[in-house]
Formats: sequence, structure tokens, C-alpha cells
Amino acid sequence: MSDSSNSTDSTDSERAPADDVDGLPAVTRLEENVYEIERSGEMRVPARIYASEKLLEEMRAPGDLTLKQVRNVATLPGIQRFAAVMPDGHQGYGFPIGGVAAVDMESGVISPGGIGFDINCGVRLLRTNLTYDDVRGLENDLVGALYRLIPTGTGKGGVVSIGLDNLEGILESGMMWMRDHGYATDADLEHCEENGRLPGDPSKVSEMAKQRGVKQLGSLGSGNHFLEVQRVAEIYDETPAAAFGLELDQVVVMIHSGSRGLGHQTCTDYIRRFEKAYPTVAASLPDRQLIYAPLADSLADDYRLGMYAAANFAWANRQAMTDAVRQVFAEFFDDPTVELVYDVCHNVAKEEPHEIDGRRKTVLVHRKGATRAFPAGREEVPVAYRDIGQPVFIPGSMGTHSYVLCGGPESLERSFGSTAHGAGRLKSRTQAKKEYRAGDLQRELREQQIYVRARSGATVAEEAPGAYKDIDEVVRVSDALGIGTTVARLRPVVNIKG
DNA sequence: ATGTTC
Repeated sequence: MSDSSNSTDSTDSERAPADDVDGLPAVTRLEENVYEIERSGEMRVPARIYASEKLLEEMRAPGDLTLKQVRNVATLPGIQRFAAVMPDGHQGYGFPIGGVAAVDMESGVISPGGIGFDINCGVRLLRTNLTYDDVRGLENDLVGALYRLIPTGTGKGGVVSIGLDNLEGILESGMMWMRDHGYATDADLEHCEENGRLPGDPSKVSEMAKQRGVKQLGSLGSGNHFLEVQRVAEIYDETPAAAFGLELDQVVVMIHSGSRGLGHQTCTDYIRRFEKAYPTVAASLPDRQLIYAPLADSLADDYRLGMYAAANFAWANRQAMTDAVRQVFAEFFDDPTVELVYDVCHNVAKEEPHEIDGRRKTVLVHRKGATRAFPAGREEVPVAYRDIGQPVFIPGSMGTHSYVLCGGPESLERSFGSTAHGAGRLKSRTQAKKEYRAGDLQRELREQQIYVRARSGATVAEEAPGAYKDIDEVVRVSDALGIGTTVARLRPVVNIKG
């Protein structure tokens, strides 16, 4: 086991963390929308919560583990500045979803719980040359065509058939492979975080994971994953909107999906390997789900390379569905253009330079259910948007609107260049299934001219808007903090999901 | 999130 602390002394580590009267970590308000859990006990740094009073109260609901989890994250070796929770934060596996943790490259660790089971789950937005009037009246046919072509739900099937040999190429080079095989354009690669490729190693992905993935290239998945035709309903900031190629009433397509069974299996494989390799760490952690590998160990390299290979698969997966959307739109419309605005990851860990204690240093930033939101000037932002800031997409719950944001000027200082990733779940899937019925929800949405097609009624109930936090509130807090500023609001037209 | 209860 590694003892690579950066700032904890033995006196502190023997002291139990301070809890308030409700058994929850005590939270101090630093300024509007910014709260802190002070360092105590085994915490190496404080925890920082970005939330309004209302969102904070939701994180403090009875039985909710969000605040305890972020406090646990603050105990990780090598963690820098603070462990952070974005405004949509809620409890997850080990780390909260909406969690951000940056660690030192030498003394730090990599934790699968800080990245998530769905490696490189993310959101992309496609802009078209169509307006809402062009699709009106065609909604039912359009939703049917998309639903027929793109496999949804769990299990096998993908729009692009590949063999295991081609899968190796995809794991190695992601969107590059897709371009070289006719499924992506150069412009697609240019408008994608990391150009749609991280340096992954296919040999670090298990045969089991590959067998699951080879059948699933170009498949949506289940849960909150969706493909939605939307229209631009409101523009809040003309300059970034114009830079992103967005205007009022324009038709756009949002795809929220990830690495499917392949990523899930990869995460599972490495959690098991870490638990086996580091039994002392596992036993001593405040929560076993925080299991990690020290970055100095080769097992950490293995996971990182496998995780990046799975990330490449996720990009290829979203690209395969993009190709399918282009096929469908070509059938429905005359000479449609379907261009990638951007593609963001919200479940990944990446090496990035950040300013820490007045000096620039490279850290490994874990983002789980958190979107990178780099401001203008960062070289990682595509040239087309570099003077503006990177596009950020925050989907609302099913049937509610989604937002386009722009990486904000305060994001580097406040959140290692991050913001929220969605509305954030409020009620458990089980609870939602008890409270809502698919037929009722689809009828209500239809009354608002929103066409939802789903494989499973249970999924529709789980994704009921009432099961989620208020997306408007999440985005308002992000904007007020200057971590991700509001650019446009998108309203659903047709939606397919698992 | 997930061949959804390793």
C-alpha cells in the first residue's frame, strides 16, 4: 500500500471527522453558491460544494450520501486543493456523481469510482441547416426511422458491424478509426474533446469486455441515455451561440451515450484487480468503493490505458450513431447538413496543467458526472472556439429542455475547469418506477408536441422529469459561479431512448 | 450506467 500523503499529519488522521447534529458533515457557507466541508480527520484537503441552498438541501436529504462521499474523496492520497461537487451532484459509487478530484502525478492515485462505470459517457450536439418548420409534421416518421435504425436498451446490436480485429483499431484510435473507415469527417474530429482519441491500449481491455463491445458499436444503451432531435428555443448569449453555429429555431440533435458493456466491464475488471492487489488499502478506506491504485504503480498505468481504450470506444459509439442520424436525415430532407458542434466527456480522468498554489503543474483530473468547461484561451479548446470557451452540453431530464453552455472564466480557479453534466437524479430508479407510469408521461409529452419512443416502459418511468433535480437551477448556479455560462436552451422534438 | 441481483 502506498503512503503518499501531501499534507496530513498523524494527529489529524487519528481524529474523527466532525459531524453536525444530523450525522452529516458540517457545511460552511463561503459565498453565494459555494460551501465547504472543513478539513478534519483523515481529509487531506477540504471539500467544496457548488450549489444553491435548494440544491444543497437536496444533497442533505435523509439517507443521501453525497456529502459523506465528497468528504471521503478528500482523503485520497495526493489530492490537490479540494474535492469538489458540481451543482447537480448526487450519490454514486464511492465518489458522488458530479464529483471532481485532481491528484498529484507522483503522490496521487487513480480511482475507478472517480470516473464511473460508463467510461467516457458523454454528450454531443449536432447542428443542422434545418429549422423547426422543416420537421413539423414529420415527427412520428422521424422518431420511427431513428428508433428502427439505432439499437436502444441493454443487450447486443449496433448500427455498425465490426469484428474483433476492427475493435482493436477502435480501442486504439477512436474517432480516427471512424474517419479512416468512412464514418467520420475531419471536421468531426476537430470538434471533439481530445479529437476523439486518448492514448489507449487495447491489450489492457479484457477479452470479456471486447466480446461485449464488438456487438455494440453504434448503440444507445439504457437509463438516461437518449438521442433527441431538438430545436433551439432560446439564445441567451449571441456571441458564443454564433461561434457554435446556433440560431433560434434551428434543428439540432443531441446524443447522450457512452461505452456500453465494454466500458462497464473494463471498470468492473479493474475494481476487482485493485481490490485484490491492494487489500490493505481496501480495508482501511472510509468506503471500499473508493478503491484506487497509486499512480506510481504499473497497475495504475494498466487501468489508465484500458480506460482510455474504452473512452475511444465511447467516441466511436457516438460517432456511429451520428453516421446513422446523417443517413436518416438524408432520407427525410434535401441536402441536409449535420455537423458536429462538439462532443464532451463527463466520465473520465485526464492529465491537465492547472495552477496550484501559484504555480502551473500537471495533475490527473477525475471527472465523474462532471463536464470539462475550459474557458477561452486554453489550448485544449478547438481553434474555432478558442477565443470563446469550449461548448458544454447539459441535458435536462426526459422531455424537459437541455442547455448549451460555454466554459466560464472562473472554472479553472473554482473547479479545475469543470461544471455540471445534467439535471442530477433526485429519486431512485426504484422510487421513480413506483411513482410514474410510462403511458401517462408519453401522453403528457405528446400534448407538448414531444414524441418519445422507448424500448422499455420501465425506463420511461425511471427517467420521469419528477425524478430529477431542476435543470434550470443547476444551470443558473453554474452561470452565477462563472464556471459554465448559459448560451442557449434546446427544446425536445423527438426522443428515442432505452 | 449494466448481458440491470458478482
